[in-house]
Parts: sequence; structure tokens; C-alpha cells
Amino acid sequence: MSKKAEDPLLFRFFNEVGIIEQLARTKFENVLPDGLKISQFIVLNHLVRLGGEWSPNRLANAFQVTKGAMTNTLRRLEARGLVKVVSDPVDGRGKLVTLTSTGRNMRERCIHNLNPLLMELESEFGKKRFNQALPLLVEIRKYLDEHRS
Amino acid sequence: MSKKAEDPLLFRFFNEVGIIEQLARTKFENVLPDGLKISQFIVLNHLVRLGGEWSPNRLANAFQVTKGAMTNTLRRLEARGLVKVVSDPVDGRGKLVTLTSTGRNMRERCIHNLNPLLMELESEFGKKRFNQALPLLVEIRKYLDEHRS
DNA sequence: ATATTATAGTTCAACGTTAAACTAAATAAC
DNA sequence: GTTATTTAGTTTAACGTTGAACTATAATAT
Repeated sequence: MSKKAEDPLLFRFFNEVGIIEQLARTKFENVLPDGLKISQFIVLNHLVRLGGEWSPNRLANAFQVTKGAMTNTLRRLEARGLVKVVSDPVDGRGKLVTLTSTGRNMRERCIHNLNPLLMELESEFGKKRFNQALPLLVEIRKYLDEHRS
Repeated sequence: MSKKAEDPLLFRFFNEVGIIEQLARTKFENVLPDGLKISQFIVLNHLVRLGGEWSPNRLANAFQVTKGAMTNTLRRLEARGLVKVVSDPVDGRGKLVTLTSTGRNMRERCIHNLNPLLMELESEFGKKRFNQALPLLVEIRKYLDEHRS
């Protein structure tokens, strides 16, 4: 029926990004221990990698997420005992988040469970291609972040 | 404090994908007319491009979403009069979805509003780079889709 | 023919997210 | 010093999504 023109390139690009996000999120969460969510793992991972005390606000900015979303994530992490949240002694408005040792262990388990999946993908497509694609993604992410209008 | 090693390549990759998805979704939805959501636009666009009658199930498969999500999207599209949903005369379980002329117009308005944004991104990063990145995305999407386990 | 299994679609609860309204505290202006 | 403004964090409603339970119809087996 004549109508088979493809969507514009950028449509397709963002479409693939959207679907990959959805499928990857589901697949990753299926292997995370204890029903942990990606959003929770990301915070845990961040705290392990960078260490120290982080305010909810800084965390929210680091992951491009609203403060409300971070409040939610931190509440869940705290309820699991994976993270400790205390008032900032120097700024009465703020709080400070630190990892607990339970949190550190949990992050280790996550990495352990995630690894086979990442290896599988890496060997399927090759490090090289991910490496080639990454810079564009980073630039686009930065651009979108700086142009939220 | 010694701890500054980067996340593994694939972590970073999927992380960027996730953030881009979120930022792009928000940015696109901000310009869509009438509070239309991306999920709704995608269905509209699909029906305009491919034409004909589509069952909710086929649509759900085409966009990699659950049947429940599609039920929701179609209900909203139908409530706006953008789409017509009737029972499939040959299969009592099924339904058939077709575009209305209102729907076709709405899709046109969406394209119109989206275009400046897409042009902006295209001129910022260049068609070429999107073109180079797309094949990997397509392959990853297909792989994840076929290995949902 | 009858019974089993598979498929199409809906509904519901749970979740993460945003945006906006809100409280409390810090900073800046005057 | 008082007032106004900015900032940190919480809360709430609305949304889209999943996954599972459910209904109804179709296809298959025996």
C-alpha cells in the first residue's frame, strides 16, 4: 500500500533508546538480589565508588532525577538498612547519606549478579562498539541536560 | 581519596541510555500538543505510517510493551477520539484499532511541533553520528528482546 | 463431541517518575 | 536587624509501566 517510508533518523534513534532502556531495566532488575531496583543500585554503587557523605540533593543532581524521586529511593534504601541518613550538622536544611556495611555487601552482590549479563552483552557485541557509541550518548545526555528549557 | 575508578564500560553505556531516555521523554512531551504522551504519539504515528487495522496485541508487540500498557494507551487515545476501536468480526477475542481523521490531524500537529527539536539535535550533532550509532542500538534492542528469559 | 490448552484483552496493585505545593532553614538585601 | 529570596527536603497527585490474576473466545487433542 505504498506507505512504507521510514521514520526520520532521530525518531528511530530515540525510539531504540527508549526500548533498550525498558528492556535493559527489566533484565537487570530480574537478576538484582532481593527485589532491589536499578535506581537503588545506582545510588549504592555511587556511594561505594565515590565514598563519603552525600546530600540527597547532590545525589539527585548526579543522577538527573528530581528531589522527590531521590527522597523515595533513599527511604527505601534506609528501610533496608543499606544506607544511613542523618541531618547535616552544619546546614539545618540538609541531610547526609552514607553507606552502611550492609549496603556495601549488597552492592557487591549486585555486581556479582550483574556481571554475567554484562559479560554476555560485551562478548555478543564487543567492547569496541560500545566504546565507539558512548561519546555520542554522553554528548547528547549533556546537551539535553543543559537544554531542559 | 584513591577511589576514582570508572564504572565498567557497559554500566556507563546503559546509564547514559537511561538518562537520555528520561530527559528526551520529558523534552518531547513538553512540546506535544494537548498533553499528549509519547506512548500515545507513537501509536498514532505508527497507524499513520503503516495504515490499516491493528489489533491491540499486534501494537503491543510492535512497541515492546505489555498488553496492559496498550489497553491503557488505547483507552486514552479513544477517549480523545484519535482512534477507533471495534471488535474483530472474525475473532471474537480480538479488537481492531484504526485511526480517525482527528487522529491523523493530531499526529500532524505532533510532527510539526517535534520537528524543530529534532532539527536542533540533528544540527547539533550531525545526522552522520546518529547514523553511525543506530545499528548498534538496533542490534542491542533486538538481542534484549529475543533474550528476555 | 468433549476436554484441554493457547490466545486476546482487561483489571488491579505496586513501583518509579515528574511537577507542583509545601515546610524549614540559610542567604541576601536593605 | 528585618524582610525577602533562595535552597534542601518532603509530600501528594497523576502518569506509564510491569506482572499477575482474570474472563472470554479460539484452537487443539483425544
